[in-house]
Amino acid sequence: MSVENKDILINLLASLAPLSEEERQLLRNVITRGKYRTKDYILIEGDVCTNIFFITKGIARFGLTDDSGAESTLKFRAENEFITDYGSFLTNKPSERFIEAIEDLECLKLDRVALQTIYENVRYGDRIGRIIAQNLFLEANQRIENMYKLTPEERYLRMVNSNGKLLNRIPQSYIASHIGVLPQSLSRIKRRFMTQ
Amino acid sequence: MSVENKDILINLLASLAPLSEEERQLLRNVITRGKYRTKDYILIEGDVCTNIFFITKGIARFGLTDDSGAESTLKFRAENEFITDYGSFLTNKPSERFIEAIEDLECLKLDRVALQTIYENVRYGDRIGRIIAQNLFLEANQRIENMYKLTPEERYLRMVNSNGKLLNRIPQSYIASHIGVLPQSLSRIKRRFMTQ
DNA sequence: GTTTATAATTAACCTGGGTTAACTTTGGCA
DNA sequence: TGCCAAAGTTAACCCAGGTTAATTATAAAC
Repeated sequence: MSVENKDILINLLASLAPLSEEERQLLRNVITRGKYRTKDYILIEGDVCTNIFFITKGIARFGLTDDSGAESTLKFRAENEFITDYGSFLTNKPSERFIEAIEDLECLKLDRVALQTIYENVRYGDRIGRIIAQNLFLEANQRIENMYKLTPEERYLRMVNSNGKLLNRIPQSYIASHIGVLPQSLSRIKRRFMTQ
Repeated sequence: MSVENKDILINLLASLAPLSEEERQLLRNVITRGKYRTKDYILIEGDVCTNIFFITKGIARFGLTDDSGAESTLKFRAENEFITDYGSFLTNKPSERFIEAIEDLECLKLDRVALQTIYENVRYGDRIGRIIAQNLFLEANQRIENMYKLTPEERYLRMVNSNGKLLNRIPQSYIASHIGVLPQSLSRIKRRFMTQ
């Protein structure tokens, strides 16, 4: 993991609004790096989420646990994608979500101080922040759409059709918890397709 | 409805970041007003949502229709609250949501051009936009939490306990569609509480 | 390569909300 | 005041997914 990969993230930010060379250097200074192993939790429910993670290697799972202890997986994220509990990050309140490495992970990290530095010292910092917040809104919005308009069966089909390659790297039980059913029910759903 | 009530919205925006007197005047010029009657749709599915509405009087209902034609109510909004399909507004794509006036409505409106003007000409315009996007994210996030962690029964109880006064202004069938069941099922749920 | 824990599947039974349809209440208005 | 359409409730039946538990498959460990 070289220093250069910070530039992957910096270039992504620069695609949202202009960044000067000094501003890029400032970003290199506030971005930190992290390495985690499969099954590590990079965020645990009850802790405040203090980082926005940008994945450079591996897969992470973002989810929540309901009162009866059952887990739901809200999303999977892989290389060149962000993952964070942005709700907890923004409000500074304990997270009701967890983030688990389901493969060994390498990440770039922006913490709250880094973000504040960007908002105050980068000319278009607020614009970058606005666009990121907008994108996170759109993602949450899409999830709501998905929950209201699709059955578990349809969600499974969509998943198979869209993330084909990613699917092989993810255990069935997590896929089940992502489409909103128990592993037993996912087996039933799959069987329904085979026998017709 | 006097010009002065534009200042309610302007003051709200000024609470997010500093606004000069010239900037306030610019806002007065880009904010427009609208009046609608009960059962009017101020946004229809399939149309692009071109406005952010700020309600100064009345109640609106925000929802979607699934493939089978069943409506779900995602939220109710009343005086001094925003309502818009921010997803459609941001992407300029046809909305998959509707907004219905369930009482006579008076609104202030910001369209896409107005927002762009603010981002380009108001010193902290992007900051205001960032904070609004963040708040809309938090709201969507809360809804997801609610859907995963609560049963329809629990959602009903929460609604009764939190929006007590608003509840009397909203028909049962809309309340049912907000907690995610049919009116028949809401009747059953209410009965479960009475007989125990 | 055999053992052992873990993940995935299958089966039998249960339950909450959907579906359909009849009945009752409410509210607008003639 | 009475009529009628719309809203709300009740009831009988259905079904997808939950629950519990046994079985099979997979992968990790020795």
